[in-house]
Amino acid sequence: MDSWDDAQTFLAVTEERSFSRAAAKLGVGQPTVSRRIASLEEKIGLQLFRRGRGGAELTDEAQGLVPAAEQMARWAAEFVRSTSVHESSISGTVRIAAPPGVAVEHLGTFAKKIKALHPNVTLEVIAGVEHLDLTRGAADIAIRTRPSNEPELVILGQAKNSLGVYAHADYAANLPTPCSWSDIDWITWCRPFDAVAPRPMLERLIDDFEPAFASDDYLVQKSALASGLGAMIISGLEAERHHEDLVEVDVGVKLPDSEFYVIAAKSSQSVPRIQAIVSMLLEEISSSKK
Amino acid sequence: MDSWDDAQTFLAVTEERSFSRAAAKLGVGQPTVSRRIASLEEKIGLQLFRRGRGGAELTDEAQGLVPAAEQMARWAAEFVRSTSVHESSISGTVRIAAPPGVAVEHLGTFAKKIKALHPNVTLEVIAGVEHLDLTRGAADIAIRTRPSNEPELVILGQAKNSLGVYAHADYAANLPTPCSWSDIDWITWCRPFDAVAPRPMLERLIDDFEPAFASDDYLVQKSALASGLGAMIISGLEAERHHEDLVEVDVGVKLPDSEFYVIAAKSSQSVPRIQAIVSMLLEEISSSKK
DNA sequence: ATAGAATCATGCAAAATTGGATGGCTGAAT
DNA sequence: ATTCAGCCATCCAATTTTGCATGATTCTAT
Repeated sequence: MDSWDDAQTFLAVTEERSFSRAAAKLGVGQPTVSRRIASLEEKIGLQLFRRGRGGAELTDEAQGLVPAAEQMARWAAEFVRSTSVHESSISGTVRIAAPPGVAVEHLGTFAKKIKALHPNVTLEVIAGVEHLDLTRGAADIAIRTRPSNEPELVILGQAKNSLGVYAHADYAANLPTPCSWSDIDWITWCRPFDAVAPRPMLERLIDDFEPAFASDDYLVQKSALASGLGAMIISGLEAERHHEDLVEVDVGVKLPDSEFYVIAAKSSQSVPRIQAIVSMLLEEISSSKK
Repeated sequence: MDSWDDAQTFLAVTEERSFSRAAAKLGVGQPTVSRRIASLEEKIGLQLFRRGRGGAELTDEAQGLVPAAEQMARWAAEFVRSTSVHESSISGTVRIAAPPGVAVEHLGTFAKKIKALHPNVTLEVIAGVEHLDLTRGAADIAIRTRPSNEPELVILGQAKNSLGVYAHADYAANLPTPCSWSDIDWITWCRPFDAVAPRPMLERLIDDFEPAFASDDYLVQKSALASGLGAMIISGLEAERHHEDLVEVDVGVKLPDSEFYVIAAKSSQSVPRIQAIVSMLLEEISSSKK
C-alpha cells in the first residue's frame, strides 16, 4: 500500500533505464531496487520493465505510470524547497549545473568567493550538458546557453561573452595570413559532448569538419591548446585570465557572442541559501560584463 | 534524504491533526509517526507541530509545506489509479462515498447486484458527510447532493428523488388536517450531521426548529419512524420499498426534489473496475428514475 | 568460438526500522 | 482537588528491510 515508495523507485528506474543506476540515484543498493520493482510488478500484475543487457526498458503497458510519478517527483522537490524557506542561516548545499566550459573556467573561482562570504554553504557544480530538471531539484541553479520557456522556471540573469579564436603564440605564428576556418587545427569536444558549443558551429562552418584534437574534458582541451596543438574558440575574458601566451587568431569575421542564462525554479527564490548564491552569481556576471 | 516519506508523514499528521490518527491512516504505529516527524523537524530545524492534548497542530512556519505535500498526495493517488488501468479482470476494491441516508438506503442492495456481476470486486461504502477528496483517492466515487466544479472531477450522472413527508399510519392518523410543518414531530439528524439534508431545510421552514427525535445514525431514525414517534422527509421510492405501513403526510406543498450527483476523478474513468461500478451505478439510477 | 563486461536475480547475515508497552503530560469532568 | 481520558515520547525486543557477495544471463568484441 505504500504507493509513494513504489512511485519513487519506478520513476528512478524509468529515468535511469537501469536498476543499478536507479539504485545509485536513490542511494540504496541494487538488490533493493530489484526487489521493489519485482514486488510492484507483482502487486499490479504487469511487467513494468524489460530486463536486458543494456539495463531496464519500460514496457509499453507501463508508460501510463510515468506522468503521475513525474509529477510526484516535481512536487517532492517543491516540498524540499519549501522546507528550506525558513532556514535561519545561509547554509547547506547549492547545486549549480553548467556547461563544462563555464563550470571549469568560472565556477571554481566563484566557489572561493562564496566560501568566503558564506562559509557554511557547500557548492556542488555539475558540469555537463544533460538537461537537468530544475523543477525536480536535480540542480538548484542552471547556467544554460539557451533561455528557458518552462513556466515553472525563471531566468534570473543573462550574460554575453565575446568569443574569439585563440591559440598559443607559437602555433599562431605558423598560420597563413589571412587565415580561413579550414586552415586551423581545431580543438573541441568529442563524444558524448559533441553537441556542446562551439562544436556544432564549427561543423556548420566547415565541410567535413574533423577536429585536430577532441576531448570530453575541458581541461584536457586547454592543455592541448597551451601546448600549441591548435586553436580553440573561447571567450576573450577566459583567454586573458589564464593564458597570457595565448593570442587571438584573425579569421576575418567577428564571432557571435555566446550567451548564458542563469535559470532557477521559481520557488527556489524563496530559499535563502539559493537566493544568496544567485545574487552573488548575478553580481559576478554584471561585474565581468564590460 | 527521503523527502517522499517525510512529505507523506507530514501531510497525514497535518490532515488528521494527530500523530496517532495519522499513524492509523498510514497503517503504521504511532511511535513511527512520532519519530518520523521528530527527525523531519530536526532535519529542517523547525518545529512543525505544536503537540497538545488535542493532538498536533500545524505551526505557522510549517504552513508553507502543505501545498507541495498535497500535490504529492494528489499525484500519488493518480499513480495508483494509473497502475489499475491495465488490470485484466474486474477486481479489487472500489470505495464509494455517500451521504448516510443514501448509503444505508440504496448501496446495500446495490452492493448485492455488484457482487453478483463482479464477484471479485469489494465495495467499500463510506457513509458520511465529510468532503472526501476524490482527487487524492480518499474514495473512488462520490454521491453528493451538490454538483462539483473542481476541474479534476467529473459529474458522471445525476438523479432526482421526489421527496415526501412520511410517517407511520398510526402516527399520521393523529395529525390534524390540514397539517402544518410545525404540527409534526420531526425525526432528523443531530450532531455531527446537523448540516445534512433535510435538517437545514426544516430549520429554514420552522422557527425555533427542535426535532422530536434526532440521531447520527440513519437506521436509528428509521426505527423511530417505524415506531410511530414522528415523521421524516424521505424519498417516495424509499418509503414504498421498505415500509408498506408508512403513509405520506400532506403538508399542503410539494417538496422540492432532492438531487444527487455521481462524481469521480477524471482519471478514474480509465480504471476498469471503477468504470464497471460507475456504469452499474448509472444504470441503477436511470432505472429508478420514473 | 570464446572471453569479457555489463546487466538483473538470489542467498544470507547484519543493520535499520518498527510496534507494543509504558511513562509523562495536559486539560476536562467529577 | 482529583480522577480520568486522551495525547505524544521513550524503551526494547522482534521483524522487516537492506546490502554484500555471488550466480545466471545476454550481448559485444576479440
